[in-house]
Amino acid sequence: MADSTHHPLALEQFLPYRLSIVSNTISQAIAADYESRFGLTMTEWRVMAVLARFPDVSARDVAERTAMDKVAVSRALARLVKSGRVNRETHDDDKRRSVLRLSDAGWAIHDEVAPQARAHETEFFAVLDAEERTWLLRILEKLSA
Amino acid sequence: MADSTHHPLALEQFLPYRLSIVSNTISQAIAADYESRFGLTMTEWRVMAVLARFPDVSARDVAERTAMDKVAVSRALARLVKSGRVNRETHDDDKRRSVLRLSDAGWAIHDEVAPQARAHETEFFAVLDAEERTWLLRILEKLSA
DNA sequence: ACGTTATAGTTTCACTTGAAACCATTTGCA
DNA sequence: TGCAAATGGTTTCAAGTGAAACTATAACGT
Repeated sequence: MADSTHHPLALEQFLPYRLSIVSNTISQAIAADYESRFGLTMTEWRVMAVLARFPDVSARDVAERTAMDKVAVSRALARLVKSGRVNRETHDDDKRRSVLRLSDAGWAIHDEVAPQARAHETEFFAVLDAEERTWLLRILEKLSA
Repeated sequence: MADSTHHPLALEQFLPYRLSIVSNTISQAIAADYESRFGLTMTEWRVMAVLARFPDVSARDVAERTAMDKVAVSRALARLVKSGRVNRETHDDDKRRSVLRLSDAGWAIHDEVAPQARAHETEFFAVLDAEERTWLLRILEKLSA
């Protein structure tokens, strides 16, 4: 049954596969950094990054902005609040909602991790020249739609 | 403590993040297909794809070619052998090694899934024009190195 | 006002996962 | 030859995950 009637998939040329390898390699390299230094999971870091840019949003807003599901966000927040990196209050007009923001300790971590993350980004994409980077941005834009 | 001394990370413009969103969206859309139709996980499908192209390799070889860790491969293979989709024998000259290949049932599934996967690939990247696709290939090539 | 429906968030349950420990076999080398 | 180190593969254990159920609050329609 091993003959010319089959047409095996060439995984190593399959675009979605290659994309996922590249993407995971880069994400994991960055995550390894703040995981070892601050014990932050990728989920937690993403939540913190959102709270840095958009203080006082709710957990739902965080989930929406990070494209993560609400269970993951809920658990990340539980850990972040417990470790004193995020302050959680209840919304005045809607007691279901939480109002989240980084604590001073959270900001301190953010201010260390963010530049590192940007440095990693620069480093990885340094293998591309200016023209390639422009195309990459445009391509990602299109694929996201 | 919320003032101009901070420089929040703009997640939505952060390249590694955008890359992972796009990549995961595409991979999951494809995986949803063969998961619902054949109960295959992504790991299992990748193992099958490798065995289609490279019959009689060992589990270790599969792990190397799929960039997955050996535990994941071991478990995927256990399920695939149990469900009769992969045949496993022991290597004659080295009894630690397995010799793996798709069964007839495995080939039948492969021959249905592979064209579907290719169709998905075509569909997703159809939003790109020829020039953009060329650049994407070149960029992925460089980033993989 | 009142009951139904929707929403924010948490918890539970069953399952997946990776790291480390483990077993069996083979290799390297004294 | 024989014994330590390396290798292929599986199992164990602790942690993480998503789906569905659940709690509490708010919004809506009558």
